[in-house]
Amino acid sequence: MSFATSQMPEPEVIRRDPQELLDGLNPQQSEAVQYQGQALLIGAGAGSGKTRVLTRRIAWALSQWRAWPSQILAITFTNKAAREMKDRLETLIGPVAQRMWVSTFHSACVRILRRDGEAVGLTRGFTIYDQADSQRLMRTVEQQYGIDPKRVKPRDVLTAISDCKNELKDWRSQLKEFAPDFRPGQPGARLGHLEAGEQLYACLYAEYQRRLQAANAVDFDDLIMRTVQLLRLDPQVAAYYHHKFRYIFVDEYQDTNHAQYVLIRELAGLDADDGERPAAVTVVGDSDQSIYAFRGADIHNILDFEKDFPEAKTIMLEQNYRSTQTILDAANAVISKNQGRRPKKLWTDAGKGSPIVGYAADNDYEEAQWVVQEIVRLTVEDGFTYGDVAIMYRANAQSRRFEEALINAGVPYQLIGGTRFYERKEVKDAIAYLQCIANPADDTNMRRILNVPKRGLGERAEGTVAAYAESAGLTFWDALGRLQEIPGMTTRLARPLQAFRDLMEELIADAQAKDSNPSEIVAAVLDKTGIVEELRKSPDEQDQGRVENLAQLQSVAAEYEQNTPDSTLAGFLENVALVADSDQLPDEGENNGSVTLMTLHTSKGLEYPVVFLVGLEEGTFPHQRAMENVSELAEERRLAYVGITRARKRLYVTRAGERSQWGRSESKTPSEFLEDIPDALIDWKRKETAVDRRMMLGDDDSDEFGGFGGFAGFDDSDGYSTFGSRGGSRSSYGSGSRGGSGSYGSRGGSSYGSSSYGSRGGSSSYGSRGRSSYGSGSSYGSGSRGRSSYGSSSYGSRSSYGSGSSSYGSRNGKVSTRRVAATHSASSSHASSSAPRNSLTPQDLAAGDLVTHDKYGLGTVVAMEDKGENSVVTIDFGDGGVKRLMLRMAPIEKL
DNA sequence: TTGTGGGCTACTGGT
DNA sequence: TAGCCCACAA
Repeated sequence: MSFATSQMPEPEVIRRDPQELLDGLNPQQSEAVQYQGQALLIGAGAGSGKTRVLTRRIAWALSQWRAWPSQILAITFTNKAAREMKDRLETLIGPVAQRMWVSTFHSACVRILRRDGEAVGLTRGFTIYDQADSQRLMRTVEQQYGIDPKRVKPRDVLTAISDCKNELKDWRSQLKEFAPDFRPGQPGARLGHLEAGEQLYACLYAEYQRRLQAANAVDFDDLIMRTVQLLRLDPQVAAYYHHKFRYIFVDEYQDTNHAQYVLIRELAGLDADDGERPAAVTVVGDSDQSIYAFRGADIHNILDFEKDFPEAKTIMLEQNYRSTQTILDAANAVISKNQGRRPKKLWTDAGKGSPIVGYAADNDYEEAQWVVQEIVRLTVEDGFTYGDVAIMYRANAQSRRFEEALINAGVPYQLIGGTRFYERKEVKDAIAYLQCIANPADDTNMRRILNVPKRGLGERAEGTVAAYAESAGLTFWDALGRLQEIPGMTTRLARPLQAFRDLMEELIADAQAKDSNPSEIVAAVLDKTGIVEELRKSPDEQDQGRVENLAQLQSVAAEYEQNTPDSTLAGFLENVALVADSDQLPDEGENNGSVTLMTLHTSKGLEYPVVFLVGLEEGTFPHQRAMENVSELAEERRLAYVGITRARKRLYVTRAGERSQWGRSESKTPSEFLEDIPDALIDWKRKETAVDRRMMLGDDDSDEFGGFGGFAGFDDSDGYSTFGSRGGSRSSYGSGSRGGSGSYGSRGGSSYGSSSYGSRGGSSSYGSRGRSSYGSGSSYGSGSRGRSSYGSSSYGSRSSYGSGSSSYGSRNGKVSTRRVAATHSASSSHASSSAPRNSLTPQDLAAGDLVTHDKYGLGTVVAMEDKGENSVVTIDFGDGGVKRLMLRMAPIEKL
């Protein structure tokens, strides 16, 4: 396209005093801001102030090198990061910051493809398929060729295709290599006889791509690959972007894949010979934080940066401004076990700080229970707020126990990730309508909504139309416009089909009239299609929550409309398609007073004063499927490193001796990462689990322990034995009583035996107070019962539970509604777990009363704060100090 | 065509 | 345990 129009001179000259931009930076940071050259790699360790350096560097380019804002392209990993960077830049340089491209890879590519995509066959309104859409399409493709989707899983095929795309291998080259005789788009062909493998995948890739093209749709990986293709194919377009972007910045460079790497090169014009000097490229990253290999990230991009980019310079930032030295020592200890990394050691001048706190629970319920109690204690006694705390786990499925425990304790929380708002069926249905309105060629979505709500159009109707469309080379939508030509069409089918077509035509016409008001289009869809009505009429209680979700979708659209000057339906859909989990997080400094729950992956780039790293067991973290493979295990280790370095002041590490999975309970041994942390750094509140002891004693029951280690002041006994043999081979238990998976010890640790399990201490220390003792989990009610009772409405991906009662929206429309009233029924099943340790009420105690505490001994009540369940009593224990204790939890008695 | 119930399989991670 | 798919009945 022409590039004369958008390269207008920019009136604002950005003036900034150099000193102002270097203020408060350490020498390495300062050098990184100022370095002027073709290519710069900033090796930014965790918490080393990288965003600060990056934004200052951009401001530096603008003010000192006279760059124009429109010449800047800054790529971040998430929309949230982009938004934050834009905000910070706006503070630094003012509103001209808006002219810069600051976005994710995917958003930038959408923008390029929307503008210039016609050269690769994409018209403006193209649809972006998410994973679910892609799977649906792949299923259709497989069925067409007589392949059983159970035998050849669409997900596996898509993974293979995704790998290809990340490597920039298009379907033609795959076909040529593995199935030269196959031609996509031959309805009669049969592939059912082929084994899953390269040949079959190549065929499916070709057909999948043909269908995407016909539907004017792309999947996530296409966004990158097709942009690269575009730049390679069309010299004019390429020249436009070479000319436009003079400064390219890439954050989280360690997580780029090959396609993204090439994209940067293409945009920078590194391999072009159009007479334009290549753009200056700055990348920021930390190879120790590379955690996305599973989706194609290639750590070599960052390791080989100096080879790849001529005259590249590397500046390392190793001073950490986030965490205490103890936390950094733990992080360094864990990551140093990885082979072949460039040695790097984070340091801080912030001092040692508190020890890391460890806790080994008997099972996942108790783990959650203990964590939540400790969180409450932190807020009551140590002055933290709920918003200071994050619980991080390896897999989303682990969140449930913590949700339950938090609800029982009445602690507000927000859950990031999990089932996303936009993946919920009803929301997806409504969006499918919108997609079809924007792009009627989108067969997958058109077929999805054909019978939503129910209009008597089943498989038969869909199949008849689809077969005709296929044979006539039409889209599904076009075929619906020629019902009378379709063979086998009966009036019985034709009538509802025609009604559907009429409905859609009405919606499309309507939408065209108000394209800049997506919220009105959403309203029309909800109203005219009858999806809301169907849900309203439903006797199923859950459906009422779904109605709320749809209402929420409408407010998301309204919000988008307000925040976007040139809002369009396509723009809204794009927003919806490209949101990331972490995009739901509140912005920096916006402490919203709830505990945050998320996966370790999502936590990247964030920090919290208090971090609980939970589920540190072999098979949980590191994940079972990563344990057999050296490189995957190395990635798990980096993930642990990421997790540890999120913590600013306090770090907790916990594990469970037993964990329920698939409704079964499995015993677990401590994670090797736990053992990598030097013992001296961890203050174990409880080190051994009942399972450990059962193993040790030879499986006879020993339920004398069970209690969790206490609340304010644990019996921090020295009597706990050390786990396994430190420093040497890890100990592992035999395959346990269940013998099932046989997974323990599979990596050659010595099997559990008396020798590797040193037991010197007494057994008496656990539960010595004997107040609360549990069996190993059996007394807890089933999780599902609890869940359904409070989950009557909806969970969003950012589900949130306030101490109040009702719902909660958010920037991206992740919603949830949870009700406190219902909560208590959930708690009843394991009420014992949060049962008070005494029967004292705020009225029982007054200043001056004498009490005894299990640990601190005799004390005098100083003050009583009546907050109902959460009442706090302040007691002076003389030499033991003055403590604020949670009344219901404190092991105290009135004298 | 829609609804129901039993059986199967899955829990990495996310743009 | 829980969601999904399929077979079967109305």
